[in-house]
Amino acid sequence: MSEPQQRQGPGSLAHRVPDLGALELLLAVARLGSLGAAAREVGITQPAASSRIRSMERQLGVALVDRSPRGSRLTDAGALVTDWARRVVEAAEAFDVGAQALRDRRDSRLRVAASMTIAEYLLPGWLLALRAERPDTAVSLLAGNSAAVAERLLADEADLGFVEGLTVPPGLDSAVIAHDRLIVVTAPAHPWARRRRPLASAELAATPLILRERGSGTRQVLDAALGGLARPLIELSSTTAVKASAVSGAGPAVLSELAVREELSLRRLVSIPVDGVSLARALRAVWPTGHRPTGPARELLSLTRG
Amino acid sequence: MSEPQQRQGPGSLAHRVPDLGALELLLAVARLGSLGAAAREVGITQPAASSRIRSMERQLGVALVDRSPRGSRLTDAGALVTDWARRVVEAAEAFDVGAQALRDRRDSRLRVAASMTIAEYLLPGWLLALRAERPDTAVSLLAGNSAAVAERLLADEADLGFVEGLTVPPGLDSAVIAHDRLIVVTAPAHPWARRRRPLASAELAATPLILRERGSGTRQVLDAALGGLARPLIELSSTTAVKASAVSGAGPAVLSELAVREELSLRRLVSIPVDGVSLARALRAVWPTGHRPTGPARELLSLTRG
DNA sequence: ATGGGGACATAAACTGGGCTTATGAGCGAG
DNA sequence: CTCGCTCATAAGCCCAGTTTATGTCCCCAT
Repeated sequence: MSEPQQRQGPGSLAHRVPDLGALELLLAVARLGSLGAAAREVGITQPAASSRIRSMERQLGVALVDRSPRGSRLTDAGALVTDWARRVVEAAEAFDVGAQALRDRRDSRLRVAASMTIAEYLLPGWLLALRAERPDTAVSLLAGNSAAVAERLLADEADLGFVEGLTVPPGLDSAVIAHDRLIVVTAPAHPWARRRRPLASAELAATPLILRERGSGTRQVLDAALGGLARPLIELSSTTAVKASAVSGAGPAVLSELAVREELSLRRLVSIPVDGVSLARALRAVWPTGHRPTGPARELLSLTRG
Repeated sequence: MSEPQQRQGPGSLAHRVPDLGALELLLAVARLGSLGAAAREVGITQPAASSRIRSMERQLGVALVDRSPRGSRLTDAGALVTDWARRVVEAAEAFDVGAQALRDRRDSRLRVAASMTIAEYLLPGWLLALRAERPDTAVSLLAGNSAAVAERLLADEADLGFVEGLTVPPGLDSAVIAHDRLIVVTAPAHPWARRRRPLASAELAATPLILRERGSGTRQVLDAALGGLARPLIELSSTTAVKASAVSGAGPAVLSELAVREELSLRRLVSIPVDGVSLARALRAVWPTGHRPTGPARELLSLTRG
């Protein structure tokens, strides 16, 4: 029942992958074409950079950099490694901006309240984009369900909110910024994965499903679409738990397409088309009626439409 | 001209983001519900895990874990942080599997040759999927252009190849596994970003563009679509350089949609619709004529269709 | 030709974060 | 009431990564 374990022991991921500092250094070398210049940029000395790159090459077993007396260029393998490294660093940047927003509860210029799904999957990207344009805006983030978001906004404890769901809480104005769809997914081995015809909605309603708990946003939408009929096989309290359960083959699950994009592209899960039910839901920015967002809030709002 | 630099000094990403080992530990705590159990899983002692989580909380300024005498559960903030951490770890896994394939030139059960774009953006995901099903398959990767891929296959130095482009090299059989589209992108500030009507192909052909060098796969497709007319503003030798140049506002660029997915979703770049040119190209798996892939190669091939 | 200045490499010494072992203190179940 | 699980604390060790101080190579300008 546990995830597929790669060889453990003294060889977990952290031992096979260079640390973030080394990856950042590699990106700097790629961009600047010199170990010394890269060293200066990341704030260490040239010998430190030299040794760090060298030990990264030893660790990976691949030459990354062609040294010459007048600079360093990436090898072919180095260019590829650097591109993969860039992904890791970008994920770390998203982590960073999110964590920072979580910390700065107080004295922030922009206080955001968002539903879980949005906070998880979309907000870090938006905050990165915001930081690119307004680097000095301190942002704070509070994640909760729609009611909690509304409460914060109305108590003037947040400047801008984001919710998903069918209705807008009373007292708030809103703008639709994107659409999300719930989809039915199973492990690739599940019989449904081999169907040629879409599932009928009645069939979906009749089958026990892996679901979020009653009261969650996704469950509400599903119940509404099926007329309150969804039958739970298991009820779990986090998106992650539902995904893990579905991947391990426990049964079909219903989840936001945002949450399973990764799993779908790796074919850990497959999407099952369904006929005759509309599982779309709008993602909305919300704010207290009348108080149109201004300043940083307006800026962030404009970044989210696209 | 350099990327937007966040505050440097003693505060680069590596200082603000916990290292991979700590993130893995956090995921283990989330999954197992106990510091001690998580410690055992990642191969350290319980006090080490305790101290590591504690210092991560200090670093982030957020309580992540609720400790109790009978286990540990994530706080709300901790759940969010854990989800963001999972992204970082997944990117690191892709890095790992790619780097491993790059290293194991010799004695591999499956030797793959792939074009740069595919190796960069798609292959790590496929290799992760393959490892999930056949954990013991040693894979080696060689990245190069279509001609190099064909050469390796025909010299029996590779078992399976992946190429993008308009034609299949002679002597190879192929199967289309996906489609890719070249798209025109600019920085959001560029006048084209405000157009309401799609660009005419003649207009595209008349405008100097940021392009890959002549001979690259993407350049070939573009030249063919425009009738050999593409006018370079700058010619650069890597996708990354083209992206960086476009983001900094140097002008419009033409790139694979795979390469700019991230930039588009962060609105660092915007896509410009174009009328009357087909910039689609097929991504193909290839192998020597007659030698249908078997064993691990067949397995990998089946994972890529979808 | 010759010296200067850039690049990277090497060597030795320091530092600190993270590890282990050993122990203590809550809480629940048998 | 004691065993077994949890997590916390304390003390000591160790090594990875750092800095400072050199050395070597190559190009270019004088």
